[in-house]
Amino acid sequence: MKTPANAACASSVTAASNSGEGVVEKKMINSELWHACAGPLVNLPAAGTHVVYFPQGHSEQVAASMKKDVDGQIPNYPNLPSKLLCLLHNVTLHADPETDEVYAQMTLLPVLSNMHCALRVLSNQTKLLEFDKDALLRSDIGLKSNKPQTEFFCKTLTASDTSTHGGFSVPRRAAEKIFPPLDFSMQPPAQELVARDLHDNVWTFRHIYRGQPKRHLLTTGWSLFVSGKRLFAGDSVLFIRDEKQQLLLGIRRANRQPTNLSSSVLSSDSMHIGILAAAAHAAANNSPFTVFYNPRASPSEFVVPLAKYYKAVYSNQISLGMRFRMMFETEESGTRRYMGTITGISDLDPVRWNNSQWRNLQVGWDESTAGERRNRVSIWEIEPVTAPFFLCPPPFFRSKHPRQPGMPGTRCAI
Amino acid sequence: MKTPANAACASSVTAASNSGEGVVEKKMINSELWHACAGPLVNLPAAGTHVVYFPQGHSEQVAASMKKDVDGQIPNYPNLPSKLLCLLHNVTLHADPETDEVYAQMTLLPVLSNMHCALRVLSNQTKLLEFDKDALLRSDIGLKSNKPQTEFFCKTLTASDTSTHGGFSVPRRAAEKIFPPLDFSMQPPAQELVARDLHDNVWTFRHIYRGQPKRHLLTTGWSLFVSGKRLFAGDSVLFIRDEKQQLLLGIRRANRQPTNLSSSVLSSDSMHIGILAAAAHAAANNSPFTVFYNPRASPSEFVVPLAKYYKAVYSNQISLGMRFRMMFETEESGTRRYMGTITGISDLDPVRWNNSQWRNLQVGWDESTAGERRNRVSIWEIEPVTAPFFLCPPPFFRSKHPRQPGMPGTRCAI
DNA sequence: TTGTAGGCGAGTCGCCGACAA
DNA sequence: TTGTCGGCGACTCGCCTACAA
Repeated sequence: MKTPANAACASSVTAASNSGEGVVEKKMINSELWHACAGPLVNLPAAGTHVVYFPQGHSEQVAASMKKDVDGQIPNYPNLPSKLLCLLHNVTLHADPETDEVYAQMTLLPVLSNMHCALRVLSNQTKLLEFDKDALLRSDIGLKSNKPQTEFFCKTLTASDTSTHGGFSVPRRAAEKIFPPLDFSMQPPAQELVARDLHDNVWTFRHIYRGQPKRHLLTTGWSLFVSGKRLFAGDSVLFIRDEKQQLLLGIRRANRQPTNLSSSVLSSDSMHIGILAAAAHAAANNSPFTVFYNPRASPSEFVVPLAKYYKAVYSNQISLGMRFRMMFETEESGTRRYMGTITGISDLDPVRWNNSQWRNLQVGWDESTAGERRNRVSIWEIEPVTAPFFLCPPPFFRSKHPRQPGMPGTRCAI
Repeated sequence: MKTPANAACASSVTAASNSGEGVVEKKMINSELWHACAGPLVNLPAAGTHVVYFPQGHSEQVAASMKKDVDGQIPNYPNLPSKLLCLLHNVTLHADPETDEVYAQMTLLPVLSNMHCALRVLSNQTKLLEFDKDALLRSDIGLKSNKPQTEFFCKTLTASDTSTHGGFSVPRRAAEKIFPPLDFSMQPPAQELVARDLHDNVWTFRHIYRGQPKRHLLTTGWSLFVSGKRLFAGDSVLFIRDEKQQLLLGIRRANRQPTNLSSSVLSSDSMHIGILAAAAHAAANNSPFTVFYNPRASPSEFVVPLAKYYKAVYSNQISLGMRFRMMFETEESGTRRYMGTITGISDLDPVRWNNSQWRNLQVGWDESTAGERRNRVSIWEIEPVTAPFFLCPPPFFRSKHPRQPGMPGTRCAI
């Protein structure tokens, strides 16, 4: 196998019994690192739980990663409802070996043949079938529950960081929080850092504390990392330290146009039809089907935990003019809430996906300056601000975990 | 847009009215260059003609480009026959902007609702529906007909060609045939070459004739090309000169494992189902559908000109033990024929694709040394050697164009 | 606290024949 | 005829500090 010359990059997982060429080695992706790369808002449902699958949202993700709108030629699948109640049989984390893009593979098993009706019944609270309604309401929605908020930092690369002229300037706090402490009796203090990426490749850097004024720098090894990962100014790099005190690092690319070309393999239409047909076939036969969820390709969370969906539909009384808050990701991988108002309730695609609830809320945002926020959201994405009773934030959505310091979220404006 | 530093690469097609970001600029791919990159055996059917589409072969191509076998979970589409007679509405040439992989986009319009029956009738010669049987038989199969065999050369890159230590050693014949003549009064004779690739990017090279003994070399600019295209020893580069005396260049990568990762967008199953469902939907509605044909990803020519198909089925009396010849591509982009024997006739997949004719001939080859030739072919791929009448080659398949010099094909062994 | 730039050394790139296959 | 190598410039890479934002 040919690889570009890259001396500092070596796989630490050596296939003990590499029996044949066709065998794709199964690597276990580090979950913490995967989530760090995916961002603070991404929360995968757990295997073994029930989820609601939205083919419409799935189709949206494919359209986004191909940068091509559905052109309306996609046929209807009369037997495919707009949502499918499924048992999430399996979740596997992946990362593209070329781009390091993170994605998850989920195996879904439809549990009822006519889910559209079932879910309507469910949302009307008349009957919950085999599910325990109270249990669903009691259950933790699990915001951040599987992210023990390990030591973590993320920096957007500057022009200097990515130029061939020098190394990487480490933010002071980051170096002190994440890196092993330097021996300050040395002149200058320096050490060798060893970090692994999502593919378990090892990258080594010289970490040195020098300059006037003093600062932390990564020098030797850094440029190999930049060229190896094809990083540019605006992309981000992140370091975390896992429970074994091992250093892990990942990247997040700036929003560039979908790299996924126009796909020379399959036509856009075939892809969209494939999604629908695969789901329809699985639903008709009660057989499992597989989807890929690509959290950074589009904000299309098309596999929603049943508890989250049900709580939102059960609890939130939606009305025109209603105020709500919603989480967004900040530049430096934090979260903050923005306030908005519901300006309309309508199907996104009334013809093909009637009454689907997928992004059926039209919204306006208080701070228009930030500009590019979505003008359509789904009910389970928002936290209603119930007027006139002032709940901030609603106890329902209060996370069990301490709020990020410095986050302006605790101040609520009406 | 970010691009790796690559000074010698610049697009010459400037969008005259680049109205907006989402607009994908339509570039006209040079047909000669595309065919040179695709190889001597690739011959696309012409737009406006009738073709036979094999969903089974299409599925095979997808499996090959994903390096994953169909796992048998793909449902049957009872309404989708194993072959579909279509009008080829449109053919567009493309090249992957990242890898330069060539592929063709075809829009197919099914012309009969129950093609399986129709084609069976057709092959039984009882009725030809609206087609003129004699016209089909008379028509030129068109081997190489759209390739006016322009000045062309192709070289597999050596370790020296791709190392950073030096430039590119140009085969003497190639330089004399393709490049503009040097001014040999100079000491040493040298010139600047300008060549365009499939994307109309301009590459410039210093072409110099020096050394002892004298030889043609490309020096300055060459290493940028190698790194820009990510070429390695074993890959090939080819130059052609078009009718306007302009120099064009392309690449052909060595057979490496399918770069198309495991596709983080769509599951393998969804892709296969998508192919079938798209074709089935198009056939049921008499609406067009789109396929991508990727000639170098797999030898799966799943869109066959009707005339070619019909001639093969009508003319070739297939029997066990029958001798035949078949064209293969040689290392240096030439062609040669290999002899073989039919050892079996059976469906490749009797369950899902019964009686499909797709690669239903099991074959053995005379020269087993070359090893990795396919053990299953379709009837329209072979030239029968009718015994005891010795035809060499059968006049039926004799190309109108002069055979390549130095090709050993005219000598026939029984 | 940290982004950028000038200064410079060491190392690679890349142009040149020689030589042999 | 052409693939590889030793020789050797020249130039980029990359480590350092200075200086400002």
